[in-house]
Amino acid sequence: MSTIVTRIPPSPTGHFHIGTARAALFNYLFARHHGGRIVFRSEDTDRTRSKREYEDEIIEGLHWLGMEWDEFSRQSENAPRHRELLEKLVAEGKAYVSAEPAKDAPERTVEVVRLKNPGKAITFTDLVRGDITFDTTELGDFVIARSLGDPLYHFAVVVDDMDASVTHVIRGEDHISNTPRQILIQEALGAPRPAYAHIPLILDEKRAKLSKRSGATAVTDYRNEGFLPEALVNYLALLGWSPGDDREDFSLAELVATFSLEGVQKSGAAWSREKLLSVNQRWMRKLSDADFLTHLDVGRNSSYMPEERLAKTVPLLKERAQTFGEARDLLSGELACLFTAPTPSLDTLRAKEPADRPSLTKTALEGILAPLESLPDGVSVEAVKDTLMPLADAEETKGKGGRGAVLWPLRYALSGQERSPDPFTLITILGKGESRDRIRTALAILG
RNA sequence: GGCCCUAUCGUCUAAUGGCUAGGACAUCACCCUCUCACGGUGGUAAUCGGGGUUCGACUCCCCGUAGGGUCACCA
Repeated sequence: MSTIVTRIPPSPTGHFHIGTARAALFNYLFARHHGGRIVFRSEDTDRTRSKREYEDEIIEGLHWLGMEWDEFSRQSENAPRHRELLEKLVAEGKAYVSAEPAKDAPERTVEVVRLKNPGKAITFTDLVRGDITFDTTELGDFVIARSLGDPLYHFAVVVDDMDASVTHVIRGEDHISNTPRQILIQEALGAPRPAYAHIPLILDEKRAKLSKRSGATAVTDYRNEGFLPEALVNYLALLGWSPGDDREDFSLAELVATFSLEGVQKSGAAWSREKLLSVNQRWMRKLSDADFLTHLDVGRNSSYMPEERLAKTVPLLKERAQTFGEARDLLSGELACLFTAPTPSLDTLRAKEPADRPSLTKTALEGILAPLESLPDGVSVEAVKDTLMPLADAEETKGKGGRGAVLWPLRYALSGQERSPDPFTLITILGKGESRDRIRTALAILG
């Protein structure tokens, strides 16, 4: 039993697409699960469209997601080998050079290399779908190279897979119809046929193949938005694959242990940002507060000082944000009041004040001051709540306005917002001194 | 259009001849509650249609229908 070898063959002609990431992931999981080898191959035979910066982006993105490989190669570096085999096929009469009008400029004549098609039916076994049969006569003598020194994708792929001893080709469903012509080239070359597994495509909301116009399709976009690589990997794996039971929480290592081609779905899977967001939030919540802060990456931002106050807001961010981008938005929006003192308005402060007790707000806030002072610094939310909640409860027994008669002005005085975390949490994060200052500011406004 | 692939809640999926068709996301209701968020509980929601095979079909076969992919001197 020979070792399993899979490949990750991205084409550096564009950004690192999530479809590329998922195909790479399935190859990675399958090989690692079986203790096999992984070959990374940059498919850069199209010299005009391939760019080194795209290749760098793809490699970096793959590493970011946690994937590694055992062998690195570039298709372009294999050019001498391609030429050698192309010449061999021509010498053997299995391919021929044909002079014909150029596709883009018919007035000019060029020479292309065509494979002599035996014109037979090709049946191959797809590990996901079973036997698939094509009649290759309609392909004719198809072009396999622009010239003897310039092979086309189909030819280069077959040669490189053969030379790398690739045993399993796991790729998108859009390659199904390419398979018979690649098998024809293999047979002309006398190359062994690898096993094929075509995985379902990722579809957009409109159930069409995911493309640039479908929204964010580059892995880098998600990275910049503040998604965790663990979340993307987890979500991508579950898109078109299932462990067979109800488990949904998978790390890369757990996927390696569990993955099997048996669980691969046959039909296309629609991309769901909603679901990704929820998976990402789950992974964000698993982070320690320190790690969370590192990912948040606002360390040197002076508007979120002091540092320990920022650290204390992490639980709030974990509860509210689904990406680190959202977390940063929260800090500069809804939670900005934790770092910048508000300027409360008189009307809003008194909004919940019962008509028959016009000075309730003022006495309530004044009543908070003494117990607040009695608290030691750095206590838990629970301790703050235990100390201050009785004041609100006492007000509730008087029946006018309930706890809100105390808690509303308190929260508003502290945050300056009608929507905010609860006052006990605010006090815990702001600290005794800052809380007292803000309450006094509110009292001054009340006159 | 030719060829190929596919078809379970809105979405991702489980159930590989025998269950009230399960879970997750989303959604709705209720609870928690000063607001927001979190959390808790419960609900709505699916086997594309028609024929077979079988004691019995989500599951197997055929025909429709629908969706997707592919038809390059791109990869």
